[in-house]
Amino acid sequence: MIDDGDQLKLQNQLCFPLYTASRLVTQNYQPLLKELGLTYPQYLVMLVLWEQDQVNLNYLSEKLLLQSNTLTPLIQRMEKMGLLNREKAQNDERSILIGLTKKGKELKGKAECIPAKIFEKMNFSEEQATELYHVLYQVIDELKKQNKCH
Amino acid sequence: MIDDGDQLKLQNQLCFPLYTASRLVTQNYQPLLKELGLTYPQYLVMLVLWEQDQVNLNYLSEKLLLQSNTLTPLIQRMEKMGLLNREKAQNDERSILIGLTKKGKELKGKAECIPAKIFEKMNFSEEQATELYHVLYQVIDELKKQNKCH
DNA sequence: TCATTTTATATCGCGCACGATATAAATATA
DNA sequence: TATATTTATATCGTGCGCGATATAAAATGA
Repeated sequence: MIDDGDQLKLQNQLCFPLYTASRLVTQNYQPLLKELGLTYPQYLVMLVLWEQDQVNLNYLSEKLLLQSNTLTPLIQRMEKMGLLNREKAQNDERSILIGLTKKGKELKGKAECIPAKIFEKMNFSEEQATELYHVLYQVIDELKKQNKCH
Repeated sequence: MIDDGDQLKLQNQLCFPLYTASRLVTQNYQPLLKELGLTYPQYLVMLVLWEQDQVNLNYLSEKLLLQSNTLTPLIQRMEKMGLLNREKAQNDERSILIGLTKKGKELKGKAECIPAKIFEKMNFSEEQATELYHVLYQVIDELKKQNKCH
């Protein structure tokens, strides 16, 4: 980080490159995700469900750090697309169980190639990726803590 | 980055922590920006204008890597808030010159304390911040290149 | 000079994010 | 067991982001 005395300069902000890198990376997923018919947040939901099927909304919420006001409409769209089903849990009528359809499960095959392609685009060494990964999770863990207490 | 064989696991994605860290950091700006009556993207626009007043939309677009379909409505809202003025450039009637109002200039004083407060919240060492900063700009520069050639 | 292309900005539509609030089911408490 | 509280999800409104497209002014060129 460059510090030339003026903390309010754009180039002295850490938040700006974080925000911009996130947007640009998402943009780079676009052509690949278009082939699957998914948006980027929908892709994240699929990643969770491919890993663990039949989970409730709260599970998705904790994994992705997104709330029901974001997830509910998102999941409803994906249900309309035929990728997943939503049904009330038997033991708790408040809880919504989300499960992949055949179509949703089959989409995983098409997605297998995506991570490698993205990594190639980023033009990163393994070390740089690992470094970025750990620093980002440090930020996330720190800020999650802060959101909790208070 | 953890590699346990399944590239499609959420924990093996670099994109997810990037997306999440960006959202969480933005959320941490919220209470501070609320006092200024600004959203986070509006704050970024103000950072640019506090640094260089009287610029056209294209200048903002290049600095923030946002396009007119995002910036135009954003700037129009800020004009309604009385923070800036928009007028056609004399030498080029297509170009929109954006300049801070008195109110917009005065807001800088209130914002001076924000970067330090955020940095404190993040609980980062100078080295970690610098490291993250440079890696993020590396991502940005790489992906900017890719968007250009094609 | 007049048609063509390029450039700068704007408009439209849709899908997030998220603060605020609502609803209904489950749990805790008096 | 009736009431209060908590929990899980949903709804509403607003402001981004961004793909696609439109518009008008400027630059190019035949």
